[in-house]
Amino acid sequence: MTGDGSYHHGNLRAALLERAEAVLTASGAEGLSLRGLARDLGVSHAAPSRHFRDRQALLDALAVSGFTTLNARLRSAAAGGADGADGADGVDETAGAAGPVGARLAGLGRAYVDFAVGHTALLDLMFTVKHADDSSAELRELGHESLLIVARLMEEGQRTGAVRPGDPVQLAQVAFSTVHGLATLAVAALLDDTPLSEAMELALEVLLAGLRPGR
Amino acid sequence: MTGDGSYHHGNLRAALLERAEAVLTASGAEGLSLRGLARDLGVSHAAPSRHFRDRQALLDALAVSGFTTLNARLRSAAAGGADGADGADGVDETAGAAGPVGARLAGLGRAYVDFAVGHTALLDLMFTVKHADDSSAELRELGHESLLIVARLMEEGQRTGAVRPGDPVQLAQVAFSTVHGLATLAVAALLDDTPLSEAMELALEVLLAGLRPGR
DNA sequence: CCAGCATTGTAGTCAATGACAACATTCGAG
DNA sequence: CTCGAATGTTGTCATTGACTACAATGCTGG
Repeated sequence: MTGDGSYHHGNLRAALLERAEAVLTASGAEGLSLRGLARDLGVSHAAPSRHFRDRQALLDALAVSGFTTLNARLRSAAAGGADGADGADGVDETAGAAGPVGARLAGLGRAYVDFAVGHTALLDLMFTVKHADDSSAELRELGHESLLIVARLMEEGQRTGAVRPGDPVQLAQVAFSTVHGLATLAVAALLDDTPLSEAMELALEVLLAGLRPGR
Repeated sequence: MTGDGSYHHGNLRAALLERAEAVLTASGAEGLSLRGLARDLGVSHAAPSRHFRDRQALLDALAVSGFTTLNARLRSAAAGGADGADGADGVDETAGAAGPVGARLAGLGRAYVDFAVGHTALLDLMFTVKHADDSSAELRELGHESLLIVARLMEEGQRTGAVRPGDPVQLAQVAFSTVHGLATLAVAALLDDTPLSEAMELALEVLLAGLRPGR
């Protein structure tokens, strides 16, 4: 591994993905070129083709990778861990780990938005629909996993009486929509004066209120 | 402007935009090439550059156009009518009266989702953040207009007691997020078994319940 | 140990594209 | 009518994705 000048790079595929994510974050998907990556890594212009059939395959792989880390963070948040990405968030979580469903749902939402604003271009990739059919299936599967994490929390909320009855998956879709949409607004600079955290809190309050059982 | 009265060789700019939107719908933004458009319209490959500084400028113009028609539809829906063809609007109306606020908000949401699923690639463009700085300002302005349409309905709802107190703009952001997010899920094929209309109704119900005052 | 073969990387090439420059045509104003 | 500004055309260049042929590497079975 880490062969610097050797003929075989050793782990070109991983290196490509790593560099690609950096470029994606820095310059967006438009600015991502296979030849550019090859240059950055000091390999020939055709080397990437050994690992990614075409440019779209690389983008698909990035999206898959993005969903995987997103899901990991969501799982962590759903389990009650208040940590989003970095340890420093300054929010004092009085409730213990795995506290009330509402609080954990809120934590989930915050984790999602954290990820979204930290990886805007990647999130774009993840939800944009021009993926190859084969990887599209994988992406859908990973997306469903995200939703399932939320749905399980919904079920638990239903058991504890915090959430109205109904198909947990459908309720999860609603919750997911709210949070994802908010992230989109934030990234599009449409929140303006409203600090994202404030918008987030209001959204969560409205969402949780709407999810509560009626009367 | 007003080149519509006297065009020597044809109204290329408008033709480009029209064709571009068609291509965008059919093949996505990736498949949109200036030279391709030129070919389609039977002009030379450099002709488009007379009307759009570069490819991004064309995409920006498409996004602007998209927001404009979206806002028109939202206004129409907010006014309470499903059928378009409203006369001269623009003047602030003192008291809207076309059904209860909840129903009109629901109509607004449906109008949005209709537009979204009918123009997925365009919506992508509208909310993707790689626009030139100058048109970016225009796009943000148009986005704010969309939000304002919702916010006005929120204000009205607050007067009639259907909506909790609070900054109408922030409440509109929450509502917008929910609906936009749902459209995203639908386009990403993450709703699966759930018919979009059903997911929409549930989302609206949860949203409206969450927006109601009291607790 | 080593011979063959799959893997991985290289060099060369091609068509498509965006961008730009120089030139041509058409319109409109003075 | 003439001149200048739009508007469109031809020519050109660098970049890119994709493909092909070839070379170096490393692994595996005999």
